[in-house]
Amino acid sequence: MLFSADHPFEAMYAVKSGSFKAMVSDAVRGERVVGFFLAGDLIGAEGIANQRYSYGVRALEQGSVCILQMDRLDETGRSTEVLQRALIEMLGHEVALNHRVTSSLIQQNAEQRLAAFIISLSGRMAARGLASDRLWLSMSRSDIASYLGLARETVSRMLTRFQNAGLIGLRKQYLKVLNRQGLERAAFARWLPLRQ
Amino acid sequence: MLFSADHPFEAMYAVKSGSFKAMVSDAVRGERVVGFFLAGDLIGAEGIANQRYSYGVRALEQGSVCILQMDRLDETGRSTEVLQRALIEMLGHEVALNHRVTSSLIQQNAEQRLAAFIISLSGRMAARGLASDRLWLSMSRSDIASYLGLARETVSRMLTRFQNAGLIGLRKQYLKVLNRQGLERAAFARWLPLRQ
DNA sequence: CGTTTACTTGATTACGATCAAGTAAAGTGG
DNA sequence: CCACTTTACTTGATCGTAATCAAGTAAACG
Repeated sequence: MLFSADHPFEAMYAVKSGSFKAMVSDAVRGERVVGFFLAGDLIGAEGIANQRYSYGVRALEQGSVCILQMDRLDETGRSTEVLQRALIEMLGHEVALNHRVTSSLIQQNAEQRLAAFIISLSGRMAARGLASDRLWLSMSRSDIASYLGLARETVSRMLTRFQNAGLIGLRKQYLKVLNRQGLERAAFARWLPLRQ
Repeated sequence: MLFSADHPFEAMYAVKSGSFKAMVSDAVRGERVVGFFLAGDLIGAEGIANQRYSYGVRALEQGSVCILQMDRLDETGRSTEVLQRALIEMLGHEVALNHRVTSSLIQQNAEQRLAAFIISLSGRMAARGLASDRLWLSMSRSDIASYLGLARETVSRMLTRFQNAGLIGLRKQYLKVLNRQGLERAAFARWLPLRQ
């Protein structure tokens, strides 16, 4: 656990290796996964606003992070001006991205959500210059389900459906993208018309 | 229309009166509402990141805004340092809020979503020192449906259900909160157990 | 007064949650 | 090493919620 929700904001974390999940929790609905972090991601930046982390973060596997202690940032020799600018950009991107992701997730069916999830993971790998068609799903099916707002059984079913359709190959945590275009069609269009 | 999605970022807008809706659109799913702005809200801040607006904004009624022309902000006499800090806080709040909203919306059923929506609207009025139990729904049922990821018929049905349950009174656009606690229960708990 | 637009209400159906059972791998202890 | 448990996942059956299709109402508009 890097930190838990509502704890005082002390540092941001840059992921060097491994992966992490972000969770919020409330009494009624329990814990829900709200995001995943991969190597290269910055964790906890939005905590700067109210000086508290808005979610908890847990490692999904062995990993390492670079701790950016906030009260020591001036020792880096860079002006806070530059840092602030960078932070504003980052947060702005995050907000813009969130709007699209949210409005998509909420309107999509299970198949589309999962397809989009795989594509997004793949894209994030590609953005890091890593192989984008061989993914290691470090998160559990339950984590994915929670993130996408589905039942874990539905995630299983959709994954096997994608396999049977030849879109992906899957052995436990190891996922191979076999037909990217097919996945994209599954994510953005309705595969089968709902009614004739 | 204040501005449309993807247009170059020129200014932020502070809402003085009236209300506005934010929309994204793509070829596949068409236009979707991603948020509403009320008096006091700041519109377009996240555009600063990639110098483009991430959504389009349209007025829902007669309204007025204060245009914050970005290239003229230094003329205000305040240091950009102060402005940047404020912006970081705002964006941080936005991100933190979004995470909660998203993960809630995605896990909630229609009843819970709509109840939460009404409560949230009411809370935003209260935060501005306005009457929080008499709301003017300046957005159409379709807008609400789009925002909540529901069909407009479902929004209608849930609203009448809330009326019949005595939680709200409703005449066209005018909504009165009659039983706040009941609404909150509807939003956060499951009203009726799904199965015995 | 007819047309358009926004909304409501009803009937049917599809999707995905839930319940349930089963498989497989990893860990535990004798 | 073999039972035994635990955990994670898969697969199947059933059912509830909300989407879709359809028709109707009511206000606004020209």
